Amino acid sequence: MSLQQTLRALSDPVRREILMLLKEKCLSAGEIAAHFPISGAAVSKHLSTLKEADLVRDTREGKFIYYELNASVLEEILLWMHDLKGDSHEKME
Amino acid sequence: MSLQQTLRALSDPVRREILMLLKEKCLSAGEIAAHFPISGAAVSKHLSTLKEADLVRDTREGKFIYYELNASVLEEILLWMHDLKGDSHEKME
DNA sequence: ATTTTATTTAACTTTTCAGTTAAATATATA
DNA sequence: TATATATTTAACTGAAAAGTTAAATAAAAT
Repeated sequence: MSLQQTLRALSDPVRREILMLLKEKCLSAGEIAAHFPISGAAVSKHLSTLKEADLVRDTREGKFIYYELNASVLEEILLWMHDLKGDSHEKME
Repeated sequence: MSLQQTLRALSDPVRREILMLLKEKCLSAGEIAAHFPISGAAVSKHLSTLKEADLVRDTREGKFIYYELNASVLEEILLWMHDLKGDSHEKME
């Protein structure tokens, strides 16, 4: 899952909002879709974009598919930003 | 300069590469353009996108326009990512 | 003043992307 | 087994984005 995929996934406001929804607890595709004024199919596509970027994981539970946040991928962005700023790998400041 | 603008600006590989070029020192539009296989006009548009996101600043010097990195905007992304991870404003770890 | 050099802006084309509706898939339930 | 529910996939549409070439702007040099 490349930096490219991650940043592209984050560049859409709906996808960012989805991640924020998942911050607290896992939600089914339907529950997520209910938060947006767009079709379920559109939300499903956003979810698959997030999944390809490994920003979310999904697990089927009967009829439902639950999505959970995987924030660990953000580390890659952090590293890239640090690199841009010129610091090598500092932990402090 | 919104988070939206910043993330959209960063979602393009050419624009990220431009920022990396500016990491060391300021460069003129022409010097930047020379690094890419696309037209100068295309690079110029990328530069204006970066400028609108306040990720770079430009200053004219005679015939040349020099671009410099402004990494401070990245702080906003950092805050957003921290928010997503659930921590409020921690400085350590 | 004219020409050359650096850069941007305009007009246009092509590709990418977010949305739509309808059909397909998967599971649960009557 | 048939039907209802949850979700995704397919086919398509419209808008945004990234590229092109050509014209415009700005400063420097002849």
